[in-house]
Amino acid sequence: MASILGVPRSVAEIYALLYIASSPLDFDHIQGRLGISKGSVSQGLKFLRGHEMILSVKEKGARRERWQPTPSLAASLVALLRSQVLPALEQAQPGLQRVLADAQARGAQPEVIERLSRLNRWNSRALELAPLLLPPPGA
Amino acid sequence: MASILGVPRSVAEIYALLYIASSPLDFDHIQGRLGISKGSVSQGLKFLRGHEMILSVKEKGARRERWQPTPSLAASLVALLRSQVLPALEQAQPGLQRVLADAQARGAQPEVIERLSRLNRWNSRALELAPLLLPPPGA
DNA sequence: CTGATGTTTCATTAAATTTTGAACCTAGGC
DNA sequence: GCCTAGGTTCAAAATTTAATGAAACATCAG
Repeated sequence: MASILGVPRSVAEIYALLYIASSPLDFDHIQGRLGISKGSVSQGLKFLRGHEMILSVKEKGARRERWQPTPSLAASLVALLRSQVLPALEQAQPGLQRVLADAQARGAQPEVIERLSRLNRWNSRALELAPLLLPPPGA
Repeated sequence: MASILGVPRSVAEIYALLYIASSPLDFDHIQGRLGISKGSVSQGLKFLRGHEMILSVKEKGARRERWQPTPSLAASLVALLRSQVLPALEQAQPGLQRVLADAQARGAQPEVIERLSRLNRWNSRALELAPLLLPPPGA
């Protein structure tokens, strides 16, 4: 499952552990349960925090932070995918346009030009739709 | 782009090359254009063939095979995703059920049980829907 | 059958990714 | 101000994944 979403095993394990847990878990508990290093736990929590997949619950008078999953798994996954797909689409845009222009310039077969145009339109549409479907933090 | 779909760079490059090309390309042409080894080209073509993303055009009296992309890019991508996601869902099923059963058995908090049930339902529904949305070869 | 072309296989090598752990911050109690 | 629990950073080590290329295989022309 982890690999499909493109996150390291350890990150997925941390999330799964928090998701399954009966209550928020602290740093040491996570490390102990998964048997991984402090560095990995820290980085994993950082990643999950960054993607708003977990929340910390600070208890009054306690030093430690305790972590639990954000309410909506669906929202978390969408945010995660968004963060991977969008940059790729943006990066692809100029290259696609160049290739299409080249093909037109050198008078390629109509079928090829049609193929490239369609791909271009897809990419553009996806970029337009993205913000609507997957609102960035604050919408 | 390649990494999102979980295919090696070389495979993606081969597909892109064929997609952009004005006509079907043969083995040597692909190797020469991308500057990769024979082994990589062979493996890449095997993968793309296996996922029905490319077709070979055999010319009469010619020994070499020449390759071109299958007509629908959309269908290709869907097939590719299907082949990655479905097995994962199937594999997840038993584990999910076990975790849920455990939680119920030990009388976990209702909130936790609700969370796990929902995940379970999602997984089941996804498995049911998959064959309808993404028909396997021959439908 | 034989030789040559075209392709596949797979053990080895190389590259990319992940994990580790020790050094380093930081905030709060004393 | 100083000490310590709690956490972060990041270079190096370990692991995983992909690419290479030599040897094996297949197919066809002669």
